[in-house]
Amino acid sequence: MAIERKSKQRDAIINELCSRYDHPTAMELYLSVREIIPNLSLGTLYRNLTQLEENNMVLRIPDGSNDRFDGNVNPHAHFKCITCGKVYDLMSFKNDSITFSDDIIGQVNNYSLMAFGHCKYCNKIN
Amino acid sequence: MAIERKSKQRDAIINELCSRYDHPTAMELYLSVREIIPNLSLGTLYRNLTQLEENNMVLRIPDGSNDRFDGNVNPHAHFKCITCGKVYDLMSFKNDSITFSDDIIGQVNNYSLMAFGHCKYCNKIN
DNA sequence: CTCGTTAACAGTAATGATTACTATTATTAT
DNA sequence: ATAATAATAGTAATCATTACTGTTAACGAG
Repeated sequence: MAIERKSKQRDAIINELCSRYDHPTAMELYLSVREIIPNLSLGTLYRNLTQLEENNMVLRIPDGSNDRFDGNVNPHAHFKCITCGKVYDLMSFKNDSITFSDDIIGQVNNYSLMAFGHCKYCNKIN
Repeated sequence: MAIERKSKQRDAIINELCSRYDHPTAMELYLSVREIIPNLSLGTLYRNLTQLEENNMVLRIPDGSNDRFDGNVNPHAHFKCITCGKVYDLMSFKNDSITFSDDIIGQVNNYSLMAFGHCKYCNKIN
């Protein structure tokens, strides 16, 4: 669904998301934006996150039933601490090289790589 | 939590999961195993999946609030069709080389790579 | 083999993130 | 200014997963 009109709520959501680097969950983001717009509705937050994702203005980081969100829309890898649950950037792009920071953040025990696209065998609109 | 006793239910779950390659969700797996153990409890399925994952006998493929499960515990990449929702194996390992099959399954539009481990900055037991 | 301990189970209730719904507000084109 | 309707606030509903409780069955000791 395309974005057709401006709204203070959406502006505040994007602004908050782009000014932090900790990959907040919907609820964490909600509590932050609430400090600027005290009567922000949780439904509004979710609707905007979905809409912004569809318009490539926000990146969704799948994380069970607690997805995280990132203002950096360039697809990049993440590291999740099994113990505390925090999510860090795993790779950084500088100049033309990719820097892995797994030895800085912590030991990587496991990973999950999921690619998204449209399959050939799909009988739905494709 | 360690597995201490055998159970017919757990055996049936593992057996079903290892005999198919379509990365079923908990519910899909539940319906299949039900055909063998008609009064299998959904709670039992979830408990066993978690336990089997902890004991590296089953791989959990994060997928929103509909995680998928795989009897192949060797970490490997997956491809999810945005249209139909099916999940395929993206990479296959043969001899010493990794074969990417994105051009066979479909076009990759985006990806999500999440690594798991223990971070340095974590103040919980580590 | 029988018994006792308790892991594992079936069935049901509770939880919690997300989505849907409805009446109201506010953006934007005319 | 006004009309059309996108976007919102607040609330209710949904749905996958987890927690709870009484019962069953695996298995080690006698």
